Amino acid sequence: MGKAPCFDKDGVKKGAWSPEEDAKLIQHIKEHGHGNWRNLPKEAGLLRCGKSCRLRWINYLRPDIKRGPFSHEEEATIIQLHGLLGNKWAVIASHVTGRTDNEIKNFWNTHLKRRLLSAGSNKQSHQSPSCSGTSTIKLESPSTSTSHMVQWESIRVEAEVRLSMESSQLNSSLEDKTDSDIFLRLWNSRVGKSFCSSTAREGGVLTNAVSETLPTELESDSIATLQARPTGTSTSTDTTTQEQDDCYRPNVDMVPPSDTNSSNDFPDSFDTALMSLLDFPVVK
DNA sequence: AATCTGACCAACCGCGTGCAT
DNA sequence: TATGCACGCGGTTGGTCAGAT
Repeated sequence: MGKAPCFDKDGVKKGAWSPEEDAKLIQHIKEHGHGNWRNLPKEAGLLRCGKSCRLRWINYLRPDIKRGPFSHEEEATIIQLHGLLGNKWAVIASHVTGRTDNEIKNFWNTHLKRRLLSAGSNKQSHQSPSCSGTSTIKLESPSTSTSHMVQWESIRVEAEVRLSMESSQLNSSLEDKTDSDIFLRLWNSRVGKSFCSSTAREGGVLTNAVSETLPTELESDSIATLQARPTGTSTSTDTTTQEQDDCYRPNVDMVPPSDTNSSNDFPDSFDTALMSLLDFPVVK
């Protein structure tokens, strides 16, 4: 698959990579590291531009790349993070072990986005969505889901604005955090509060939406991690220091999702909001 | 069997950012 | 401060494949 090989006017090869080229690149990086990408093709004996080499390595040849279909946990993580971060594929990829930004972007565009859209249109035509074997996403009424999408987008924009305004204040305390963690912190702080309060002002859209749209039964352990815990009435034994906000104050340290379920340990408000957008059933 | 069509995904392109000079 | 370079990111393209007609 991929594009057929061709050469541009500078004699730089373009298009699909051959196994021989892959082997050369891997061998060179194993021995010397990638160093300067621009110089690498010459040093490795490749008729490629450095950019192409870098992309090939990052998206395909890197030894820690995980191939194969996305797991439901990975899907859930991507949906969650995309809802929070938007098209920040690199940041999302950093929380999905072994997946590249390109792969996640493709997966989103070809699978998840379409699934979301089709799920919405299914609802619009009053078809009862069925979960016959494959993972599907149900939304509440299109108008409600659209409303939530707008809310999500506005919150994300707000987060970005606040980030720029507050970055100097946060720098000292967040020096060791990644960009995505900063987003999460913002989300979990004023932005989260703002979101919660705004939804409360609007008549508890989220809470109502969740109560109206939550499945009547949990379909798996995985989805249980996505389900909204009772907002403000958490009986969880591991969240003993919840602040007295409407919004849950979580452990903000995100960890890669591969080994544990903690990737789904988003704040209650986040889970609640997410579940207002998505009922994300995971196949048993 | 031939053709059409849509899905998939590797790869390319353009732009923004950070850093060195 | 201004400039150029290298890199990374996100959007887009286009080749291949599989299913439908």
